[in-house]
Amino acid sequence: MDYSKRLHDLGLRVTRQRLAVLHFLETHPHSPADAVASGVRDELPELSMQSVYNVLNDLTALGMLRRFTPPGSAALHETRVDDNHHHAVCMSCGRIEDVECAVGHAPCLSPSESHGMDIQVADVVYQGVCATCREAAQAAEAAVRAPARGSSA
Amino acid sequence: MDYSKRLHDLGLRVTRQRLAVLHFLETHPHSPADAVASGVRDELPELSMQSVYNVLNDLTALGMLRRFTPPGSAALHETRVDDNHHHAVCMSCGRIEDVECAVGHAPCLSPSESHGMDIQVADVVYQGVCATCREAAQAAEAAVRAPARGSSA
DNA sequence: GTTTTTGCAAATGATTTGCATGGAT
DNA sequence: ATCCATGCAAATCATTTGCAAAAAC
Repeated sequence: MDYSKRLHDLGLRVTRQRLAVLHFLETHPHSPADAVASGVRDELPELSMQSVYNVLNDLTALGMLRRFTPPGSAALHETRVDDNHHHAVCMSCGRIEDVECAVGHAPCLSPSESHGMDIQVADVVYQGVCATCREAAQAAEAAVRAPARGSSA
Repeated sequence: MDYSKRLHDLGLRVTRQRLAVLHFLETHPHSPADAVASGVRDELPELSMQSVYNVLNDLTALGMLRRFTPPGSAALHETRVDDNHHHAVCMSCGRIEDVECAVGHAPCLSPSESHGMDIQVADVVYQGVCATCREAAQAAEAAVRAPARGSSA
């Protein structure tokens, strides 16, 4: 919450841009850089794209932000930095939901065979179809299959 | 193995380029597009970058290839398309290993809380440090801590 | 006052798009 | 012979880099 203090503690200067990016991401998790830019510009119109990248990169490197990249998408950012959550992306509408870690404590951090690697982070992106899209698809399919009564040509 | 047949069965024409890309990826899994291009050009010098992208995109879309994107990397491709394997990326040297699915059958396909999403695919990238890099780091650290005997300035 | 961070401009890298030729069926 | 796939060129998108001005310590 007290981002100023945390920035300070990390040895970073407390700038409007950094605070604005952090506050924006708090209310808009899973945002790509350009969305962060346009969002933050509501209150900081002069904000440059490059500063957005600077801030996102610096804060991600220091662990104040987490970044993940769904297939085919630009990198997304969020303020939740706790390890045990991942993401579910709707393949139809692109909606993204946080997913608490799969099974038990930290299952995805414990691959069965790690080839001697010391696993530190697991980046997990689930892809599927969200309820909204699934219902829409079912409705569409039903309309095709039974166009007899009610449904029109 | 019989890529010609599988291409045919999928309704795709059997071209040198497609076969060459498939064969290359069989022996060079986890390859980005540019590596595929230069690799395949050994036998097919006229191959264009765009054809590589075409082939990779088409075959990925039809399920003959799988694509995944480690953080900060270009998209990588492989011929293993079975669901239950993921990837471990060394944060130090970039080495990539296949990892059989984490716990039990298909754990990462069963998030505890899926927000109503119908999960179909889990893209899991483990990040860590491979044995080689870890040993190198330990050796380097040891050399720093005990530079007394043998080790030089 | 000094150093970091910002903002601007240009560059880079990965990937996509549009269209004419060449190759597969 | 037909239609799909390739190859070429140019375009786009996300992101990085270099440097002078502005802001934070």
